[in-house]
Amino acid sequence: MEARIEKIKQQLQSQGYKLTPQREATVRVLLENEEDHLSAEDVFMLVKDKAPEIGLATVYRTLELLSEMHVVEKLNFGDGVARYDLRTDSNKHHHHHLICVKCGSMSEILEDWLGPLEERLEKEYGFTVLDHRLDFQGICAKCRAKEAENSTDSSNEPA
Amino acid sequence: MEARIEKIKQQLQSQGYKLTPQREATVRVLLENEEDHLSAEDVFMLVKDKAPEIGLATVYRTLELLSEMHVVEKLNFGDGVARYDLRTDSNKHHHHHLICVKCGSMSEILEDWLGPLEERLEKEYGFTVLDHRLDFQGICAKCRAKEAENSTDSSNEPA
DNA sequence: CTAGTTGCAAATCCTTTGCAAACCT
DNA sequence: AGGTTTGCAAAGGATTTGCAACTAG
Repeated sequence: MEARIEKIKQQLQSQGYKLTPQREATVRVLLENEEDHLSAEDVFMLVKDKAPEIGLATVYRTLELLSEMHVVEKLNFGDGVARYDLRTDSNKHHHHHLICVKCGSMSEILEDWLGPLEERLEKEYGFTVLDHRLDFQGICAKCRAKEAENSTDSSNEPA
Repeated sequence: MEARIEKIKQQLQSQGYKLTPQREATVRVLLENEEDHLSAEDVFMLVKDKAPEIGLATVYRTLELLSEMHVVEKLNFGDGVARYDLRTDSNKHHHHHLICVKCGSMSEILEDWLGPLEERLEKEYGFTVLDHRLDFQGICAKCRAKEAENSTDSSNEPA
C-alpha cells in the first residue's frame, strides 16, 4: 500500500502537484475501499475520520485531480452522483456491472467479455476503443427468488 | 407519425393520463429528433417553438412521465445532463454508443451484439437482464485521420 | 520563499416541488 | 364538475468556484 501511495506521489510531483496530507488521506481512503464505488460524499465522510478538518470541496478537487491523472476513474450510474474507482493499473479497467433494479445492488463481472467486439469496432467502424462501460440492468438472483416465493407467478404477462 | 402519437395517447389514457397540448408538442419534438439524444433543456427549446408558453418544469414532468411509461428512455452519459430517447418499440432498445473523446461526437451501433452475453448472465449469474447499456469511449475514425496527418506519429509510447 | 492548496461560503447547474390557476374529458 | 396538469418561482442536491489564509517542498 505504501508503495502505491509513493507511486501516486511521484505522478503528482511529475506534474508539479503536491501530495498534501488531505490528498494522501483521500488516496488512502480509496485504497482501503477499492471494492466499492464511493461517491464524493462517501469519500468525504471516510476522510473526515482521518483528517477531520478537511472540506468537501477539497475532496472534490482531489478526486477531479486524480481523475485527470487517470489514478481514479469517475463512474456514472444513473443516480445523480459521480462515483470514483481507483484504477487497477494505469491503463485498462474493464469490468461490467450488474445493477439490480429491485434492490439496487450492484455486482461486477471482472472478466472482459468484450475483446472480440472491440476488434470488430476497430475493423468495421475505424473506431479506436480506449475504454468502455457495460452495465446491465435487471433482476438479481436474490430478488428473483424472492419474487417467486411471494407471488406464485403473475408478473410477466399482464396482457 | 400521427399513428405513433395516437398510440402514445392510448398508452397515456390507459393509465389515466391525458395527452395535453404540451405533452403532444413534447412528443412531436422527440419524434422529429429521433436521431438525437436531447437533454431536457434541448427539448424545452424546441418545444417552445411550437408552444411558447410551456414551462421547463412541464417538460421535465412530461419526460419523466414518458420515461415511466417506457415511451422514452432516460440516458445518462457522463456530462451531468440526462438525455432522452424515444424507444423504437415498447420493449427493447438495445443499442450501443461510440463516444469520441476527441471531438465529442457520438454514433450508434444498432445491432445487438450482446445476446450471447445476456444468455451467459442468465445461466451463470442467475441475473435476468431487462436492459443494458454499452458505451465505448475512444477515438473516432475522423479524429484518428486528423491525428495521423497533423503529427507524423508520436503519441502512443511516451515512455 | 512562493506557487500550489486549503476551507469556507457563496454561486452554479440541473432537476424537482409547492401551489393556485387553468384545463381536459 | 373533478381530478389532472400547468407555469411560475422557490427549493433541492451535487458540484464548482472566489478568495484570503496556509503550507509543502
